[in-house]
Amino acid sequence: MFSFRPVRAGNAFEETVERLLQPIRLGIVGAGDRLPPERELAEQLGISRATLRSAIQALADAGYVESRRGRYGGTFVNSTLPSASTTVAFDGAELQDALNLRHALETGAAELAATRDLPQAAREHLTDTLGRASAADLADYRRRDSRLHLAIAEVTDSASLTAAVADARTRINHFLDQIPLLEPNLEHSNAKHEEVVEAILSADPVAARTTMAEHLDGTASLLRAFLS
Amino acid sequence: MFSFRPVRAGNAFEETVERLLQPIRLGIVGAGDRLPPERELAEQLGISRATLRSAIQALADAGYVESRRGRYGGTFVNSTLPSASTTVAFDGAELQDALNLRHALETGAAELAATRDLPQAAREHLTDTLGRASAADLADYRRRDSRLHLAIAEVTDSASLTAAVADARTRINHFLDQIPLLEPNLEHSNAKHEEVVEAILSADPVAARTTMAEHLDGTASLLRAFLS
DNA sequence: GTTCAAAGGTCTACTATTGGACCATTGGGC
DNA sequence: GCCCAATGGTCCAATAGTAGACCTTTGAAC
Repeated sequence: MFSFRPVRAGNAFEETVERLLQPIRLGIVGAGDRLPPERELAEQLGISRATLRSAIQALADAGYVESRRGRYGGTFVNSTLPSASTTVAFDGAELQDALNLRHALETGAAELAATRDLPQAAREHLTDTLGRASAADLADYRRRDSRLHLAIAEVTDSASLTAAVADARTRINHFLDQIPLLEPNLEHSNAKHEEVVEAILSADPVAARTTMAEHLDGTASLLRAFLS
Repeated sequence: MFSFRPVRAGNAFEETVERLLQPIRLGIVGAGDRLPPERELAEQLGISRATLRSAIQALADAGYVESRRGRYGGTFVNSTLPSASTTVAFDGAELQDALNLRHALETGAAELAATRDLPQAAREHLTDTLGRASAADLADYRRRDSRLHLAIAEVTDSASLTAAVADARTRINHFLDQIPLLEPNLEHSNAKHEEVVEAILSADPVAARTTMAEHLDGTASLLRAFLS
């Protein structure tokens, strides 16, 4: 009749760890960046400071962050991040599901971004992030790529669409982490990225959508090829 | 830098109430339908039976459901549902955000549904649900309309896309509940519904997407007109 | 070099949630 | 008419999470 999804994906601690990890994995916060003060962050996340602290402690143990006391102290992202993820059992249906959701959200975001009359700051944000992605070497590529895809969602100025894109991307990244990154793919991606951003900046929703769709289909094929 | 969304939307009790209400509001369960047994439902929802029972009790107090003991007992949806929602403070940005997300998800779902080679059961599910929506009177319309939109997502056979569409729809329904339902709108919706389903059944992704987009834009205009 | 505001670190009492055992009711099947 | 399996109803001990007060460290400003 109706599948009742779980109310909670895990306990508060686990969910908090995931939430904190997201901007690190998506390349939104980089080496040396400081997280908001614990009291503030706990409030944003809607959890108690105690729970937040356990989560931060776990991230510190895993080598993602380091905390320093005192005024001008805080919790800082480490420069050398632990390499991700032990290989997980592969689930074809789960991959296809993640790809489907991602396709809907990201083509939708690209189209919407191209229909808006973007403020100068948004245009610069896009070209900046595009530039950084093109200039990335293999080690940095995945994070900067994520960052660019997220930037496209951000300029739609639609909070929940952006959040959904971030979540979908996080899910896809689990799969991407398990396949090799090759130079030719990277160049091809860069070309597509440029095309998409150009379409958005020149307010061409159809081109933005179709180019993004092509780009995503490319990645989807790669993933299916490597993981099937 | 990054907006950390809340880890929890409320306490387990509140979230459970919302979760249980969703299929009732979306017209997925109707008068007389029985919810799964508490032990099973608690497991599906990932919460303890005690918490589930508080939520069920709250729904019973509000008149949504009734529980009966004994074998062949259970918790049943009442035939006369309480009328929804005290008017809430209106937030234009929140409405636009909900509309944006919905647009991306539902046009994406329609397109994807039309690219799949649908099994007979799915085709029947669509035509059935379409028929019920067309036949609905004003009192039933919103629920059957929701049901149809959800059915389109369901035939994509993509669990998380379907879940996201259900959530987005639930959000939109909060707004729809605050505007009048008029006969002409209803007829126009029915026409669009038929067109969308036809496009999906004849495997025409472009038509499915664009027709769905037109339909959603119509509803969006109505909402903005009434609520601005 | 003293001060002090802002940050992380610790503790405690309270509440929510869990998990599991056990009780009570019901109606269909024998 | 009795049995009994399936269902909701109750209770309790253990754990997770919250709210808030208080302690400690730090470095910039004076």
